[in-house]
Amino acid sequence: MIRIPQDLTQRLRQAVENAQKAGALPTFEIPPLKVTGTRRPEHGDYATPAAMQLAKLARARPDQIAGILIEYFPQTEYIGSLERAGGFINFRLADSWLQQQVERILEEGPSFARMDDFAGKRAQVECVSANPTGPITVGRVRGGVMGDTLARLLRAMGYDVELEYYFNNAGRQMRLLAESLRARYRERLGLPFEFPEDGYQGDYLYDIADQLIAEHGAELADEEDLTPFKEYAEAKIFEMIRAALRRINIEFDNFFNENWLYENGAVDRVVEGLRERGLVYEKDGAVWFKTTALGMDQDKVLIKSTGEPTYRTPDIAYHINKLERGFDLAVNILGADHIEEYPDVLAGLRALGYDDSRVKVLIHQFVTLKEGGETRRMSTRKGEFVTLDELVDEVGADAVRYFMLARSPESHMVFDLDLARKQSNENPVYYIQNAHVRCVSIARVAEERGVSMEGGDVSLLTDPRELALIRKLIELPEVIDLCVRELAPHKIAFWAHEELARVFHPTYEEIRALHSEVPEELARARLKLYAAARVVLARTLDLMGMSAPERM
RNA sequence: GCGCCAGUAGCUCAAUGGAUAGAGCGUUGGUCUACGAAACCAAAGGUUACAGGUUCGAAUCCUGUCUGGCGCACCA
Repeated sequence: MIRIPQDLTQRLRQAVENAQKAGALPTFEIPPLKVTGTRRPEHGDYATPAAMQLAKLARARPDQIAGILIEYFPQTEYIGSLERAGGFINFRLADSWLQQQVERILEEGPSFARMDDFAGKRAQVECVSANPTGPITVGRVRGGVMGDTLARLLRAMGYDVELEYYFNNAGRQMRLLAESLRARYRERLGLPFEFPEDGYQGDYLYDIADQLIAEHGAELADEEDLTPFKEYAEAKIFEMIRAALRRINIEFDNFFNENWLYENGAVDRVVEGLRERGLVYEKDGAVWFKTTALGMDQDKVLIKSTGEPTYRTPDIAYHINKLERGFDLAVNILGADHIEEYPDVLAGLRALGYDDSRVKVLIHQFVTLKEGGETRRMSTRKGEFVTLDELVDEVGADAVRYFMLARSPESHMVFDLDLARKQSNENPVYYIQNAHVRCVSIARVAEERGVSMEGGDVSLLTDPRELALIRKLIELPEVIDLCVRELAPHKIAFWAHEELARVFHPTYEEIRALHSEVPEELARARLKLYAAARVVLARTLDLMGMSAPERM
């Protein structure tokens, strides 16, 4: 499937070269040129300000250059017209080509907008990566939705993608969790208990304690070893997390335990590797990474004076592991609170001779919950959170996915719970899904009335509204490309709502297919159009991990 | 104090340095005896936080100021 802006950009460049060869333009190095969609129909479908960009280099007036570029532009079937508008060049798609795309979408079906740019390449997306100390917070959910959607978009571009969850089940936090569970266990058994200071206060530990009692009775009541509590809590909490994520269609391919990096010596090798390169020194009993030698503000600690590594040492080892597993692209989705850590990781990778350009980091800002006009702080420790399960119960899985996705990562997102509750009837989610429902519905009614789209002649689709809908349908490959190129999965959510569904509904409302005044020939052609729209809507919803309902 | 991110319509948010800054929600007023009205049409609503600067052109880039979020550990 052709991506028009990319193709036009190439042709534009060709036009400049052609004009230069012919002597119509002076010779100069051609800067990157830009072709964009337009905001107004009178500006055509695509436009370029290239002539203005080139005015200085070519030492000529923009409108003259525009004329020259048009003259030397390599024509192609999809371009209906190209015209000069001051310094702009406006492109308009050919009606006949657009009509033909309806057939094409129907032929491609569910594999429409499946591209092979990165066929044979492997990508990994790491997200969520919360330690198993409690239900995941809404911030992690945001990262998970972004990651899973990005994974789907990468697959559409041909990547073989793995979704990975990185976790740490050792250390102080897990010990605290185990102590908290032991306290709840004893509490439920009616025994004296000591709840640890800074322990995990959430109700979920009561549930887990109850399950523990159901399985083991009181046999662990005097257990000194924390291990059984830790293992039990970890297993149950992971179960909770996975089940909750599954409800919003997020299924991880791999869970990676940080501990393995210690067991196989990868963490030690990071320190040794850096030491061999003279980037390590000891001070105050700690081992330091001389990041100032790599252009950073201050040196960082690799191993604390207690002998335990800091988080950044295994993090470097983990990223090396990703690269050694052969991923061509490894995207890490992180909350803003981790913003300081990845420069260290990348510096470590570079210092050890790895190609850090394969590692990309996508940072998202926090999610604030608002309820009753008040913002709520999330804290796993204090047990103050709205769980993903609760969120799904309140607004539905599709709405959770959509809302978490439909904001640019750097925006500080406010999730208004009151609004979300109310919103079940006036939600953008339904606007998109209803478009799909309408396509299914018309096909059903057509069948009931014995009208088939077979043999429909798409060249009858000449109404501007019909053509406008086709224009939107064929944008999907461009949108996917854009999302992947910019690592901006939220853009497909905007497009689905504000472009695709927004153009669909008025068209559907006004362009009737099964009406007594519509000749059957035209009806068949329109049924094809709506069948194609269904294909694109279903594909778009699938890319966002949302359902494509057949009835509302 | 330092760093990162943000500040756009009443609210939640868009907008690749390009043409007249757009949606949704909310508000107001209209549309179904035709494929599901969870829809459609229309109206009102803006000094893009503020002040300078760069540019043919700035919400976008630069400088400064203000406000908010997050960091600034031998926590992860």
